Amino acid sequence: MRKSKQETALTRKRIVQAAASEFRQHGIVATGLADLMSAAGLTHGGFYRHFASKDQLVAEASAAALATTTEQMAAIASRQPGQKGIEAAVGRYLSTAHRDNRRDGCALAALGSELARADRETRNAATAAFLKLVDILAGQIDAAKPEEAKKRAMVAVSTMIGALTMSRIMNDKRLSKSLLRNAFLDFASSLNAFFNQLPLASPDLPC
Amino acid sequence: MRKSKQETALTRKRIVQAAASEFRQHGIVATGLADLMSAAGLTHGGFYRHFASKDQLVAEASAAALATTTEQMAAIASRQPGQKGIEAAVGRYLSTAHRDNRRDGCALAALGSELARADRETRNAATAAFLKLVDILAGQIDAAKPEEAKKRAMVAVSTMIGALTMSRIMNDKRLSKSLLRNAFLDFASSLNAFFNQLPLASPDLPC
DNA sequence: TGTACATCAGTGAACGCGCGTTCACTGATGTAC
DNA sequence: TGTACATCAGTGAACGCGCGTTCACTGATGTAC
Repeated sequence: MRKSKQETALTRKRIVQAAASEFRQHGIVATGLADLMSAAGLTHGGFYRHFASKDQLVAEASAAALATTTEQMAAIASRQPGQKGIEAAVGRYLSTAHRDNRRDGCALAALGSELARADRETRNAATAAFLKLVDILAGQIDAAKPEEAKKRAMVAVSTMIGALTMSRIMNDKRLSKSLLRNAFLDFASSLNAFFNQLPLASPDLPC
Repeated sequence: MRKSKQETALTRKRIVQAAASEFRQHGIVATGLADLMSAAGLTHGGFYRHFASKDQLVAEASAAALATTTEQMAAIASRQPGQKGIEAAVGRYLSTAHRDNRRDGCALAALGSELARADRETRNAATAAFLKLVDILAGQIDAAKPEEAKKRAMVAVSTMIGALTMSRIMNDKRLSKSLLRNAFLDFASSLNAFFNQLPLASPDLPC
């Protein structure tokens, strides 16, 4: 039953993609290897021909899921120049369609609190994806101060992740939708001030 | 070995508090009943004298954890009037001390993505706590439009949850700290505009 | 108030089950001559 | 190019383990008279 090198590589990708979906749908700890191997059309015994451990798959699947999200966001943003493109990307992120499709959505929102307990490699992948999203937003603004734009974008991406997470917790669909809408409107209405003017004030610092 | 009613009630509270801490520290799915019963100084067999299922404990422990957070935030905010009190509460939430103390911190950040998969009662408790935090922020501002203040506060609390979650994912402590600081400064610098002026603009709506 | 009995909080063993991981086996693929 | 053999992807059974839950048992508490 040995498979060709080409087929083996495809099988491996299939497992990673299945894991990326299953983890986002059901959570990392709650998803068993047997579940996701059968989601990839295989039996669980073959898992260790491709990966050394579940943790290794978690890292690869998280990275793969996050790459999809950053690529989609970059594609949407680049479809229109400057502010319009950014609004389109953020609007997509904060949509009810994204909220209702955990399987294919942003892993930072779908797995956030579990990623905080994951191993070093997984957390590095998550951090890199966060910074990629920040650069997508900040990079499309010709701000006078790019450092300032980046700071603003870090906060904006945090808002997106927090709002999407909370919108999925809420049982009340109307409340959930209004949270997404408020987050988007807040972002859109302050976008100009966000990136073009206003230096950060410095009141009592935390930490 | 029967215990008095008073002692039984105390034991029950002890289990709920131990669960509230253990869940926030290690996650809901990853925490076993035997773990948290021994954290409460008991053996696992006695669990079902107090609760019908793990899910019931999850709901009660989540509500208890969230109540502690909302009470602390309300207390800090009310110590100083208006904007100053709110800044103190948000500064505390976005502190490295909070980031490094998952056990006693906000469950919306510690368990966010797991809460989105929890049962109805747990999610209702989480939603109520979110709205409580929103009211704490919005309620201490004498805005011309309280509805507008509430919308702004919903976004602010989402930012807090997202930023705290991301700060815990990051391996780089400097980056983690700067994210918390940026989120706080952004909030503080826009607090006036946030609650007192600016109606929401309406560009392309998401959803 | 004192006695007799029912209740039940907590213990520790046991239930079936699914977990991550290992392994003997199969047979097609890859490689060496 | 053809043959002989080593490799190894995938299967399915099995490993020990910890999970949530159940249960017989103990003995102090609560209750009824």
